[in-house]
Amino acid sequence: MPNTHAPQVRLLRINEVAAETGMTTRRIRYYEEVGLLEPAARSDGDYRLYDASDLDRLQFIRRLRDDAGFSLAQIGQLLEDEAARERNRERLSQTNDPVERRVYLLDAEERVERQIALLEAKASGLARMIDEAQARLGRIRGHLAELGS
Amino acid sequence: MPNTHAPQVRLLRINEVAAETGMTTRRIRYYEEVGLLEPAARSDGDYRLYDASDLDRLQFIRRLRDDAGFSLAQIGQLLEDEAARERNRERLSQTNDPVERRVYLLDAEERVERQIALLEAKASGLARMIDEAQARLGRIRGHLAELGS
DNA sequence: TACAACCTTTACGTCAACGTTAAGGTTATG
DNA sequence: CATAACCTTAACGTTGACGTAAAGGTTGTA
Repeated sequence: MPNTHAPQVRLLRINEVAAETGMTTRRIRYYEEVGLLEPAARSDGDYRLYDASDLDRLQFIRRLRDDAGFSLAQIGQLLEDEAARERNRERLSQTNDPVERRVYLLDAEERVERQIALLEAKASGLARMIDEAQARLGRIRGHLAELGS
Repeated sequence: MPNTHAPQVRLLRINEVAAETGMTTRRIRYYEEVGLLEPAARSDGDYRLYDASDLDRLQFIRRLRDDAGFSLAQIGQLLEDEAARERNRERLSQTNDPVERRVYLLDAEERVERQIALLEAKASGLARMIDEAQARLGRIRGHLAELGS
């Protein structure tokens, strides 16, 4: 019989999370303030405690912001309540009612499909800009060639 | 002998530019304030007057912001003094000193190459995110398949 | 030339996304 | 159990990217 009380995974305090992610503590708390990330737990003295999935989520948020250029509000839409759902989904994968599992999986599928659609829209806009820049580069090189080697 | 005094192209006032680009006049003036765009000319009464290349530049700025998610400061770096250089380059293409033309073309080439490099960095970040999302989608569909049809 | 419709600069307001104290409670170690 | 190092909430400050008036000059048409 496994231990059901003690936490078997190491939980990180906010400063450690900041060190790992390169974010500031203020920023991490702010993301919580606007509903992007709830810490996995709190200590007795109310310290925030984060698990590995929280770290993943933070990195994901960072890349949605930096690579894709989404606002925090948009990121909130993209992530929705994914964390809560994931926890639910874990619980439901313990229970083996296939009907319930199916409901949650279909929901997850839809959400990820929407994410991909949004990302691909961004990507195609970028691709068009790259094409145009390359066309300009081609014209410039054409003019250079006209001048002889 | 061509007319060298009168402007042969139609210049637009700021409100017309706003209508064409879907931006506000305030925003266009703000872009000037931060050095992103100087109007082609001013009227006697100091009205801003824009030409077609100004319109292009504004659309380009918009897409750097919306599609690529660059800040106005980054866009300033990307564009640098491209407008001034373009005007110089036009003058220099009237003069047919190949040495001077070569200098300006090489400079333009370098600038566009830098633009492309930056855009491609963004694009590859996005592509990686899309790949990851698709991997997640695959896993979800795998679980669904396990549940039977 | 009178007037509406447009323009100018100047300046203050706003919202997102944090940074920066301030005042005090918590944890781990000697 | 004392103390440094960490944490908490609360609140105000800042920067970028504009929005929104205010006070007055310019353009074009009747």
